[in-house]
Amino acid sequence: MTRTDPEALAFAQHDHGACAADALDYARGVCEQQGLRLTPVRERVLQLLLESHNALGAYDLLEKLKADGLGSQPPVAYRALEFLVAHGFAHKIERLNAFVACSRTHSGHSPAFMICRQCHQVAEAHATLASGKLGQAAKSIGFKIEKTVIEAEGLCPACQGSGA
Amino acid sequence: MTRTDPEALAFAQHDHGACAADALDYARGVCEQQGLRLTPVRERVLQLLLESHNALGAYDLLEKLKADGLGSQPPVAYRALEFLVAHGFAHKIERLNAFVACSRTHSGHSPAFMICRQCHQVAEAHATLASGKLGQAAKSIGFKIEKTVIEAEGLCPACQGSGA
DNA sequence: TAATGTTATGTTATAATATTACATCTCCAG
DNA sequence: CTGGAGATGTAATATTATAACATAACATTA
Repeated sequence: MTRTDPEALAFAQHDHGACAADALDYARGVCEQQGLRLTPVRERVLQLLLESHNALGAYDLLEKLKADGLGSQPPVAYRALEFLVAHGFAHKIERLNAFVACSRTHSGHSPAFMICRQCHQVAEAHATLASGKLGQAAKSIGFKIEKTVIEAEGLCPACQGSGA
Repeated sequence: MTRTDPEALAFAQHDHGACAADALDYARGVCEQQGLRLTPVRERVLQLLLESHNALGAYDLLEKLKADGLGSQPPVAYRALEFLVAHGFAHKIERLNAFVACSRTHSGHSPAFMICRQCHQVAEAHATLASGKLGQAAKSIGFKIEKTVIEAEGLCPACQGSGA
């Protein structure tokens, strides 16, 4: 149940099948430890997210759930996503109204994302809770940060080469 | 056409009518200089955004435009917003799917926002293009950042007091 | 095991956000 | 005054998300 935790895995070469399988095992372990129920719908949604380095929309997921004989109505997907996000197994990419599996091994982080506008892959990095200047500004005016959304849009290394 | 540019104006006491009027004058000046057409719809949308320290959704704006005898269909609002965002007079808050007037005086900045989950006011701060760690991570893997979304959600000073 | 409470799922309906497509109008350059 | 570009008006529709309620699965304990 240990996992490596490199920066920006999505944009690097790796054995993706193994990476997804490991992550799923890891999630199962965490759920067992914490008494969380990784039900079939939830597990399948996580698996689908893990299989993709692209962010997936709720309706993309829903189609695949339907194909599996699981629920076919929006709340099914949204509820599974809510669970996964609440417990840190997935994140919502606000810019895209879509979701990615979390690629971290420790909880309590504040994630940051790099979104390639060309190939639509999304890589997760770590940010300090209140990244530099924003943290300062918040502190100086007395704003209490509870959650941060930090997303960078641009071109990944591969897409910069291929005539973007 | 000069404007002050304090941090997080929204959460501070100020003469809001004057602040909005100044900002509108400023925008008019910029448009004239740059040959941009601040048409009635666009100007009215900017004015509406400036009058509110809350983010406004496209349909909120649309209702008000309708009341003014301007267009009443979604594209009217979205087009005005597109113009305002493209030219830096407004920003979209991705977390809220809503829009705020820009409170800056110089272009080319990368804005950051503090969103109060209680009173829903939104304050704009400045961030360095690639705030700290994210910039580092991007650089190290060769991701080219074109745009950043940096939004912090939490409690503003006033709402921390009032039994949040 | 039956009764009960809680959590998760299924399903219908609808709300909220956003875009496409096309017709019309306005303004300015020529 | 006319042609073209940009802006607006409008209808239709796509996409994203939630509310509300019925049913099913699971856990506890009487």
